[in-house]
Amino acid sequence: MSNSSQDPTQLLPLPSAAFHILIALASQDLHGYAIIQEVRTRTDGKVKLGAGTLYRSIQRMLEQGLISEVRERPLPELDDQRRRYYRITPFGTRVAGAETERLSQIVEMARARGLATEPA
Amino acid sequence: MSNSSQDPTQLLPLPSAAFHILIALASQDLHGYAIIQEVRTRTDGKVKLGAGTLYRSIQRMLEQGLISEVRERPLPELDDQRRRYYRITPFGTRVAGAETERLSQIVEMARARGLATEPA
DNA sequence: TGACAATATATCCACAACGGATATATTCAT
DNA sequence: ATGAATATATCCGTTGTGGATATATTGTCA
Repeated sequence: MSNSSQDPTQLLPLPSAAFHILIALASQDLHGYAIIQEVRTRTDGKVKLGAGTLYRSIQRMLEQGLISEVRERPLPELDDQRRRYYRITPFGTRVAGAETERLSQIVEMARARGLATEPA
Repeated sequence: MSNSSQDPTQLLPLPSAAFHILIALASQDLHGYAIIQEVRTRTDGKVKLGAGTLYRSIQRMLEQGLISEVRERPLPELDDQRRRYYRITPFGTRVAGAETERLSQIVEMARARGLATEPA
C-alpha cells in the first residue's frame, strides 16, 4: 500500500490494462493467469492481455494501493501453490469508479457530436 | 488517403489523442492549434493535448485516411497563412463510431460490476 | 516604429504502456 | 514418464505521450 487516501483522479487516465484488471477483480479475488482468461472471455476475445502487461500492471497497482495480495487460499484440493491471489482495495474501487465516469463523459461527447454506430 | 474502405475495427483501440481529435472535427473543420484549444475547453481543461502529440497524431491520421487536409480558407480577413485546416472523412466517422461503441461497452461492464461513482 | 505576447507548425527527447517472445517451474492427463 | 497446460516473471522492440525546443508569423499597443 502507499497512497490509498489520495484523490482518485490523480491516477487518471488509468492504463487500459489496469482498468480491465480492476473490473475483473470487482466481483471476485483472482490470480494473475485467471485474470487474463477472465478479461478475454468477458470481452468476447476482443481484449487479450499479454503476460508482460499483466504482471507489470500488477506490480504497479500493488505499489499504488489499487489491489492487494491476499493470503487466503481456496480448498487445498482446488489450490495451486504457484498462484498468487489479488483483491481490489477500497481505494481501487474509487479509482475505477472515477475512470468509469471519465470514459463515460468522453463517450457522451462523441454521441453528442453524432459519432455513434447506428444499428444496422 | 489509403485504406478508407477497410474494416473500422482494424484501427481499434484508437489512441486517445486521435479520438479527441475526431470528436473535435466532427462538427467543424479546424486547424491544429484550434484543435488543442477545442479539446481543452470541451473537456473543461481536463485534457490538454501536447503539441508533439497533436502534430504526430495528425500525420498518422492523414496516412490512415481518418482525416484530410482541406484547401478551403475562411474569409481573408479572418485567415492566417500558417494554418492548415483538417476535416474528418467518412471513414474517420465510422472509426470514431466504432471506438465510441467499444468504450461504451467497457463502461457498461464496469457499471455492471458496481464500479461507478455514486453521487455524493 | 519597435517590442513583445500570442499564435502556429514542426521536430526532438525521455518515459510509460504495450504485445510478444523467452525462461523457468509446477500441475495435470494420459 | 512424457508432454500439454498452467503460472509467474523478465526482456525486447514498438507505439503513444508530454514537455521542451526551434522557427516564423500575427496581433497589440506604447
